Amino acid sequence: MSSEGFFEKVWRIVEKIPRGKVATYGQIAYMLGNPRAARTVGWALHSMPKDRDIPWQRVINSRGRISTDCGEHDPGVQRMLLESEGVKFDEKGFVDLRVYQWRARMDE
DNA sequence: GAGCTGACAATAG
DNA sequence: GCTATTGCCAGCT
Repeated sequence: MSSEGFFEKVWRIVEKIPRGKVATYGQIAYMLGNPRAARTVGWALHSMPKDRDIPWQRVINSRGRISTDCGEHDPGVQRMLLESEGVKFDEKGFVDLRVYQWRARMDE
């Protein structure tokens, strides 16, 4: 609960994302109860420990597109990982959120 | 305690 | 669709 930082909450949700599905930062932020904390969600993934197996590649920005402002990360790698999981990308690098956006509840 | 940073979102041009 | 600007939140220095 309160003992956990914001990061662990994000990681826990990201870990719940099933294979072949994707979620947006805003969606995860909304699950955390802070629909405006999309920035913090992205930051949480950046500070993610390596001893944890977090499918960060399944977390993309709005419209189902990869922006990766960081630059240190590779959008090409993220796309490859998602395609490897069965997620199709558009020529412009967009994903069909209508089909691939992960819809889940906290109850799962 | 104040300021800065960051893998975003939304709006405007 | 792209670029620029603003707002938001949590952690770090």
